[in-house]
This record gives sequence, C-alpha cells and structure tokens, in this order.
Amino acid sequence: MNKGKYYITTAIAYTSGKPHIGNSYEIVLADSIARFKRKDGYDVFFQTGTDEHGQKIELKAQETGITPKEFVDGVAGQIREICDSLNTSYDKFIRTTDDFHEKQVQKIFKKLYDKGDIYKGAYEGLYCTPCESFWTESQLVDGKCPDCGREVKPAKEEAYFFKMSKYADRLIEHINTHPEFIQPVSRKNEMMNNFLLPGLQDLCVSRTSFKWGIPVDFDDKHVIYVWLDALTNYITGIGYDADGNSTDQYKKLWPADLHLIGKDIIRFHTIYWPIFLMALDEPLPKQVFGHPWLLQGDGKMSKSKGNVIYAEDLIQFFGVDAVRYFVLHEMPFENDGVITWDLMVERMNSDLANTLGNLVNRTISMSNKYFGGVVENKRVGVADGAEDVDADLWKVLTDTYARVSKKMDDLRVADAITEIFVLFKRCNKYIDETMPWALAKDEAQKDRLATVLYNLLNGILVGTSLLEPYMPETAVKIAGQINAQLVDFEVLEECAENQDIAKASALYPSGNKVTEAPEILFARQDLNEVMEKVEAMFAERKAAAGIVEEEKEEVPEDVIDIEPKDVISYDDFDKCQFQVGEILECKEVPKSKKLLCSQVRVGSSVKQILSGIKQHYSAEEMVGKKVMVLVNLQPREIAGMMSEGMLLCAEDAEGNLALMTPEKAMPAGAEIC
RNA sequence: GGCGAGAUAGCUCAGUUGGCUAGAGCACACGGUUCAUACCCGUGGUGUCGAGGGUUCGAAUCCCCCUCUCGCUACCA
Repeated sequence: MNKGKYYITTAIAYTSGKPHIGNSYEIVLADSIARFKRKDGYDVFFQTGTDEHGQKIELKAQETGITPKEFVDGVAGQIREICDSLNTSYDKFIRTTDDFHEKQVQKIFKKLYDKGDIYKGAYEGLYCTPCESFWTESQLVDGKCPDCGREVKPAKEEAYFFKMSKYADRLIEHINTHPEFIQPVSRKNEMMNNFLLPGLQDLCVSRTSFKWGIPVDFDDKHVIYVWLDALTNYITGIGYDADGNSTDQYKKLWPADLHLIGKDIIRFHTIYWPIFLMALDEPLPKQVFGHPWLLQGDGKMSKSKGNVIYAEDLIQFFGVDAVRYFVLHEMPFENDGVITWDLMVERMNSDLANTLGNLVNRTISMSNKYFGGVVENKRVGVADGAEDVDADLWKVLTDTYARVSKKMDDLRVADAITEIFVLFKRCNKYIDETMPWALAKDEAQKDRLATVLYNLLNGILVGTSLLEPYMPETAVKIAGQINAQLVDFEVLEECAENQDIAKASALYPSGNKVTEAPEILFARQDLNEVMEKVEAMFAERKAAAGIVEEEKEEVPEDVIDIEPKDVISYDDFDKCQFQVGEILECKEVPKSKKLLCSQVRVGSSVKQILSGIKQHYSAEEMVGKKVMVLVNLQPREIAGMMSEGMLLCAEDAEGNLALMTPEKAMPAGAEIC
C-alpha cells in the first residue's frame, strides 16, 4: 500500500566542531519518524547534511592552518560518521559546499534580486560593525545600535537586503489558517507576538566582511549570508532549479512534509524560510517541528571539564539501540529532556533488560525446555469458567498499532514507544497469569501450554515489529531469535482497523523453531561500575587534552573565539578611560531581570552604573568589590535610570560573566592603562 | 517590562466539557512465584492537587488575587 510521499528533513549541522550527544539527538528523532513512515507505507525521502560556510569556520580553519574547505571536509566527515554510527537511514546527506547547491543559491539570489525582493542596501551611516548589522533610522536607540549600543558608522560596505515585510501579511494568514504548521503550537504565539504582529524588519542577506561563503555572482565582493544559503538546502537537495528546470524528484517531493529543527531556529524556519519560498512562488512546507533540547543533567558539558558526551561514547557503553532508546524516551514533546548516566542505567535495566530482554529470553527458554523450540498454535483456551486471559492479551496486541500510530501522527515519539512497552509488559503479566511451569507438570495440559507459548511469541513478534523504527538492530535480532519475519505495518493496521483479533493473534508462523541459545539482548548494568568507567574515560580524555590544566586548582576555561573587530589606532584606545571602581552600594533594578544598579566610587566621585549581571551576581555580593570601569562612556538612561559608565566583564561561550578585578589591592580611582 | 506556559506522590508526569475513596511509570518496602538477565507478578501513599478568596449541592478542574518557575522577547553603556 502506498500512502504517498513523505519528505522529512533535519536542520543541517554547522561544521564548526564535532557535535555532542545533545546535538546528535535530532537525527535520531528524524530517523525514527522516517523509518516509521516508511514501514507505514509512505514513500519516504529523508534528508540531512551540513551547513559549512561563515566567518567562524573561516577563522577556525585559519587557526588550524588549513583551508576552510579542508576544515569542513574534516568536520562534515565526523558528523556523517555520527549519523551512520547511530544507524540513521537518511537518503541524502547534503553539504552547502556541494557544487549544485552553491550554483542554485546563486541563481536563487539573482532571481530574487531581479524580482525586486532583494535590493542593494542604501543604509549608509547606519552600520554597526561589531554586530555586523544594518539598521534603519527608526530602529536606532539614541542614534546608536539598538543591539549593542555602540556607535553606528557610515557603511563603506554595501549590503543586500530582503524585503520581508512584503510577504508578512500572507504569512500571518497562512499561519492562522494552518494551525499544524508550527509545532508545538505554543511556539506559534511566540512568533506571532514577537515578530509578525509588531512588523517584520528587512533582512540583510549578504556580507562583505568575510570570504568563506557563496559569492553573489553578479557582485562578487559580497558573500551570501547564512539563511539564504542554509535554508535553501531543503529544495536544492532534491533538485530545485531556479530557472524552472527542477527535477521530477523535486516536483514529487516538494513541499516538505516535515522540517525537524531545534527550538532555537524556529524563527528562521517559520518566518524567513516561508517568506523566501513565497518569493520564489513555491509552496510552503507542511509542518515545522521545533523540538526541545536534550540536556546533560549533571552540569554543563564543557571540554575543560572533560565531561562532553559524544554519541560514540554512549554507543560504546550501551550499544546503539539503547542510545536511540534513551534519547527518544527521555525527550518529552514540549519541555527539555535530561540525560544523565543514572537515568541511562535505569532505563537500560528497567525497560530494556528487564521488561523487553528478559521477556524474550524467558519465552525462548520455555519454548526450548518444553517443546524443543518448536511451538505450535494449538488454540486451546483455558478451562471452562476461568477468566479468558488470552482474549485480553489479544485485544492489547491488536490495538497497539493504532495507539502507536496515533502518537506518531502527533510527533509524540516518546509516547509511541511507551505504547509498545505496554504490550511487552502485558506479555510479562500473561506469563504470571498462565504459569507455564505449572502447566508443564500436567501432561494433559500440553496443548494449552503450547498455546500459551505461542501467544507469547506472537505478542513478542507484534511488539518487535512495531519497535523496528526506533530500535532497528534489536528488532532484527529478536526476529532472528524467534525465527520469524517482522510483520508489515499494513497487516497490523488492517487487524487494528477491522478489529481482526483472530488474525492478529495468529501472526507468528506456527511450528517455527526458535533459537536454542538466546543471546542476551541487553545486559543489566551496575551504576557504580558504569560511573567508574565513565570517570576513567573522562580523566583519560582530560589528560590527553593537555597536562597543562592539571596543576591549576580552578579549571581553566576552554578557549573561545569571538568575532574580530577592526584594528584601532593607539589614539582610539587612548580615548577610553578605564579606572578601578569600588562598589559602595548595589540594588536590583525593579522590573528588570538582568539589571543591577551600583553606586561606584571612582576617585573622589561616585557614579551610578547599571549592568546586566543580575543573573551572575547578587546585589549583596557586589558590594565592596573593586572592579574595572569604563568611566568616560556617554551616560545613558536605561530602564528609567541614568547609567554613567560600564562595569567590564569577561564572558564565556555560555554567557557566564566574570567581573574584572585588579589582582593586587588598588585604590578606587587607580587608572587602568 | 511585553506575550505565553506551568505549579498534582521521593523523581518524571496523566488528569477529557467541574462529580463518587485523585491516577501512571520509575524508585522504595513487603508478599508471592521460579520459566527467565536476582527476573516477573501482586500489595502498599497521612499527596494541605503552589497560597488565599469566590462561584457551586459539589472544583485539581471555572473566576479573582498572590507567590514562584519556565519559554520567547526587550532591557544587558
């Protein structure tokens, strides 16, 4: 049965470094949906890939002393290995450095330019270099960059812009008439209220500040900026052609049925991307699902802590299907999920080893013990008057497909898996209800015993068949052990729809011989042992990363790179006056989540300074600190209060702040030069 | 600050249009069983359903207010 095409994509991964397990989660989620849809009768096309341009990569490559292309070839290779090691069944792995992609992006840019949707920026004088952003007059705050507050300056560089506002009304209309478009729906309100309803700003779509990107072919000092380059992978990967010669594959697959992305890039996928498509006169994707994050429960991952978990680590510890099970099971629909070693061991032991593994094992053992491995469907029910336990088991196994399928339609993958485990638990309960070991003692009950074991094998077969999209290797292993082919979803669907319990309860080939020596599917793990191994692994990794860090008490921060600014002259530097300030008083600014208001003694004067550091320092602990102050900054009103300078902080990649303080005692007012 | 979501058992959460002794999974305790990977099955909760008020015969479920948490956004000189 063919239910039509299903085109699913993941976001393409940015190739600035090797992704950890939190970043690898998305591909597994997409894979489970793709596999389910395939088995469910859809003609599935599943695309993933890498996003390989941009300044950050240019810089990383420079540091390493290789070309950007060499750099991204390396990382893209690693990412692809991760996808493969997680046993994901993508049909296409696109790279934004692929020739066909680059060519089409240039054509698309040109097409939109010719159409008038992209225009050359005329915003001279309103460019903020550090932010790499152009602003309109009306956007400026006190004549300065609304993002960073710094001076905007006459732009020597021109830039191309996309007329977002032109399509805004159409997009609002589309979102309102297609409630399924943005998932989860709570995200829809965020997009509407924060961006669409207040009015969309035009988007800058080119850069001249770096070279590593796709050049604008008719103006080659410009490079096409990320979103027009990256988002278009969804159409170029399947053969879109801006000149109207798109391939048959494109005509068949587009529009995409599902873009699976992280919640951080929902805005780009539900606003910019649909608008680009409107401009190209192409239909919009049917659904965009911004999934939550999978976080590491025991502290933030960082290379310096040596606790970054990669997919391959987990696979080594637990095996690929267990890893797939963890990430899919721990991820609720709307809230972030948490992954810890404790939780993984718990799931491993409780669900995989006990419920599933042991069920298969005990069933096969009994089949061997009582029937030499050959179990026939004798169809002998319980004695008269007894409760019909078989009927209940059959009912559950007949309905499981429908339950799972319903959850999958809603993209509730974790819940879908839970439904399958309900069936396995029902099977375990059935063993206790029927007590095969008791039946075995009575020769007259032989056929009843065969029936019981047959029902179990049949239940395992149905559950395993449904499990295949999530745990493909395990499904095949179990099928091998019970010596049966996995059942097609078509059959399960039919049984569920027609309530054909007779058929559903007789799917296992009667009289097949199960394996004589069942292999343990999932070995129980001891948490302490696992933790020992984990710590050994991290220690080793830390040692390998550099012995330098050993001696210092405080774990040093990992190095981070930031966007380089233009070189300044000494005169420029000399304009800044830095002094040591002593914080005399500090109060929280009411109605602000980030601001603290400090009274800072600098020499003999006291300045009031507001700083966005409430989340890192309490007002009490600020008092008495000697800090570095930029004194001669133009005073400005923030949140209704005057701020007469700036407290300087260091900021790491996660946005943690640390105040700069003199390393020896210094008087308030001491010049920093 | 704006918009939105949420606060239910030790943990993660279900609780439909208000209705009988508020549920599931995990963890924990006890009991049973022995086919099995010390497994499986059963039993066990004095939970102020965040605080307070209101509507109602009756509210976890509706209304008001308060506190706290979270998401997006703004402010982060």
